[in-house]
Amino acid sequence: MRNALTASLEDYLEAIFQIIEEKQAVRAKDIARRLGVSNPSVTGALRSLAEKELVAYAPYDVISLTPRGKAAARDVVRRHEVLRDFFVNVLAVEESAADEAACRMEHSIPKVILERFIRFAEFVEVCPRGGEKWIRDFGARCGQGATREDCERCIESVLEEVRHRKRRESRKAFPTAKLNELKPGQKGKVLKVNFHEGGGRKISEMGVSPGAVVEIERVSPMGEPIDIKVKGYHLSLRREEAEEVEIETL
Amino acid sequence: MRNALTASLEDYLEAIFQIIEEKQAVRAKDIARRLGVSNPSVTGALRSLAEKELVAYAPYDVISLTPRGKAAARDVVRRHEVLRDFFVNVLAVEESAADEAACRMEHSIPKVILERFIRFAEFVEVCPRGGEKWIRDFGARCGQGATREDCERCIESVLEEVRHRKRRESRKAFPTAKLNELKPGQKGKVLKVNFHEGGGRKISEMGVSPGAVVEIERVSPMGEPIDIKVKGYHLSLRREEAEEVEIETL
DNA sequence: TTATATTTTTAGTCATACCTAACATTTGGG
DNA sequence: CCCAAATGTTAGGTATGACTAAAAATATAA
Repeated sequence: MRNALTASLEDYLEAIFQIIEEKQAVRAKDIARRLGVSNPSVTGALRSLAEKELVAYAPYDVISLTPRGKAAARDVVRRHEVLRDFFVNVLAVEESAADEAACRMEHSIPKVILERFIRFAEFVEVCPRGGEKWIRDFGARCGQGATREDCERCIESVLEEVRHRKRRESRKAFPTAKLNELKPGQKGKVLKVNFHEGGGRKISEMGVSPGAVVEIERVSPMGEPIDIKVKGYHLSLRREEAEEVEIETL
Repeated sequence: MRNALTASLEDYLEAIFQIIEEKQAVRAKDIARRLGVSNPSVTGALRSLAEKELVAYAPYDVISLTPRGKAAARDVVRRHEVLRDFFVNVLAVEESAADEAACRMEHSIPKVILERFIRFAEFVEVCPRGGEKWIRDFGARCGQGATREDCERCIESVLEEVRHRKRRESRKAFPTAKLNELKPGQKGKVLKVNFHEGGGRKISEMGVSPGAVVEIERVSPMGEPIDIKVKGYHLSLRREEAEEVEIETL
């Protein structure tokens, strides 16, 4: 496959992508500083990447990502974020340690495993037996083994949760909403995506499909676009699209 | 740190370790075949490893691991196994895919994350809200998102489990046993380690401490030694030692 | 025990990916 | 508009880790 990127080149790609997001122009120096390498190393890497048509580059010229390069970079970033989120949200690892680990592991994780990490994190959030509280439980005592009391406390909390859910269900099935009605930071599970005019099709392909867990990241002042995260991807939706997505809030 | 082993050298070390376990003598050819490299590459790697005093090696001589080399190899193997077990037991990944992924990721996983994987797998097994059934639930529908019915079924099963546990508890707290009374394949949680004559100390250091989950791998015909797995380590205990470990069976 | 086959090593290449030192280009202040 | 300072590139070196081809050592079979 032509896509035989080395770990090193992936790092360069990721750095370029992130610098573009932060400022406008990408300078070799910025890349060098971010990756902790010398300037000539950057030049060399840029040449390799240009050869593979992932960056547009000519000596002394501005640096930019080609469409293919941007896609490859996004893929690296996604791997990084999925790993980091899993470590933080599921394994209760401290933020900076999680980020560092993700940095090291992002190059070697196969697709199958990555998708499973995402699925599992969703499962934990969505399943009545999991949930945030459960993970916090894990976090609280991940230093030492569980004691008898922990177990009892745990059972109590499940019972309580189940009762709570039963009550909610008897009243009004699930609290549902349209995706565009959620506030930043809120999470929800996709129940249904109505698509009439070709638009719905696309967002399904990006991961917004029934069962998926979405998180609202940012809503622009005008209520559009709406930035969300789903399955490790960052998406930006028009209100028009968001209105067609039915959500069960978590 | 002097322990700056490259991924490649770790692979060689691991291969040597495994070949030693399988047959008596390690030959360069076996290593080459297992790793899919040429013979001269093996010679080169052996020289590197000998320089670092991890293998005892001289041209045309027999190959063996030094104590430090054996420890390093065991560490690599442990990382591999912890990853593979996590992928299979928690993420419900298919055996061979899990193994392949572990092979690739074993070199880049930091210690913190590794220990968390172990802890989390234990947590899932031990916690009343997790358990094998829960993981099977995840495995069964990891292809698609959870449906309403899944959730309801899930709640039922928690309730049932909780009732079951309550009943057990009211009768007789927990079913306990000595470690030496368990059969191969059985798992349990360590409740207590009694140590009088210096022996108990050592096994605690190896990971057999309250809260840890142990699994019996093999019991020799004479009832001794008892091979167990705990926290990703493989240990071999004398009956004398196993008798001092109190277990809650799972 | 000698001849052949197998295994292992040496020698020499190549590619990646880093480095330092020196040269080239661009940019901004006077 | 010209000259430093900053930035970027080339040239040349090192280490790793793989390879092929050929030589050396060991093992095996007649």
